[in-house]
Amino acid sequence: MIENLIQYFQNYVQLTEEEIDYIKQSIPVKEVPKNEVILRQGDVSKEFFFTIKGCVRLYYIVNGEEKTAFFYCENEFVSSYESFTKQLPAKHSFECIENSDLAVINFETAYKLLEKFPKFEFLARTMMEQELIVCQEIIANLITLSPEQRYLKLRDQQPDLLQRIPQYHLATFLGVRPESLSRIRKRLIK
Amino acid sequence: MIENLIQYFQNYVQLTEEEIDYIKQSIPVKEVPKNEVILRQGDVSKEFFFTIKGCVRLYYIVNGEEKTAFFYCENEFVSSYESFTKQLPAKHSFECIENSDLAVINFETAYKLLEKFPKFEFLARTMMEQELIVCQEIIANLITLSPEQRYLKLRDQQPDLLQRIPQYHLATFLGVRPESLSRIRKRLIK
DNA sequence: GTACGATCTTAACTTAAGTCAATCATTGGC
DNA sequence: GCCAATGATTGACTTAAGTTAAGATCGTAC
Repeated sequence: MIENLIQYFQNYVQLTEEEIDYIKQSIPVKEVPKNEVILRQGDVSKEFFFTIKGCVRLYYIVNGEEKTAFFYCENEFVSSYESFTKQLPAKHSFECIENSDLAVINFETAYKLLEKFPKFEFLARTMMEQELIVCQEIIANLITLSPEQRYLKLRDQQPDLLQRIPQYHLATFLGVRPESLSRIRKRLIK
Repeated sequence: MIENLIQYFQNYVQLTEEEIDYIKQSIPVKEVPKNEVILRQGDVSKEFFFTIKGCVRLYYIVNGEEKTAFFYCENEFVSSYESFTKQLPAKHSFECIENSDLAVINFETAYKLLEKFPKFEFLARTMMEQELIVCQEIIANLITLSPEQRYLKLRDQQPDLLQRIPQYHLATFLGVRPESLSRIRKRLIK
């Protein structure tokens, strides 16, 4: 299980036996059931995650409504960077929307890794670069596309998500309510 | 002028004389006139910038229309991370919307700094953390607020931008056309 | 001061999403 | 198999932004 994470790291740098051992003993893998919230908006993030199996949803709660910003599937880091790095209350929540296996990297482990093995400074930067690119992609999508165009793009580029994720979550991800997504789909059938 | 950048770095780490000298001789400051495009969508980013004076606009061109994602004012890094780090065509453009003084960090300089002074690895990560937080803030704004609410928030939190930036740019930043921003403002007067 | 261009506002009309409520479909538990 | 709960669709109506086009306002060069 944790091998996925090690493999992921090895895509960027060669790890020594010592480093691999350290990862294996300091980063546990947790089974998280569907619908469990792993970070609640307003709480301080004490850990971040790497998805080995399953799917995590990032969402904001606004006036009692949930608005989805992103879905993280296999082999992605799930982290509330601001909350984690500055130990401030998180502005969003994370919820597993499938039964998931997550590697859990807590605050102490993260900083010990950075301290003990300077190589992780590079990995941390690379992770963050990836995340930044994802964020910029989300922004570009929100700014340049209509909800209908966002749906078409998602259908093109990640058709698996359309199968995997209930429509009411997809709707808020596309920036509309479920009724509107239903209408968009109807419009497109013609 | 370049002192602004050095000062900015010193907020995070102590720099040696050698490092400061190196920065001074390898990072030039360029005067850029209003309306000049410093990175064109589709080109590969060869450099990134630090704003010493002025204002840079990040925008996408969609069907001939410009959609603004962000304004960078004094003491902020302006970078197309994906294009710069992966040397891919940029998905957006940068334009100075005021006469600006920009520190210019080119590809070679950036990597030489990282190589020569490991400390910059930490600075690069910190810069990226900042940028990531900015991105997440933009996403949160786009997802959780209506155009009218975004206008109110901007008026509250950065009233200077409302003075500094022409309304037709503010409009696309808020996600509406200029006519709609005009109507929003009218609605709010009552 | 005038004239021009750029910016901002206004109006009439269109389009699409939000809202509310009812109904239909699917699924899991028993 | 049946029921309840959850999720998806549909309809009628409201609301706000887009579109197009016409004017008002402002600033600047001459």
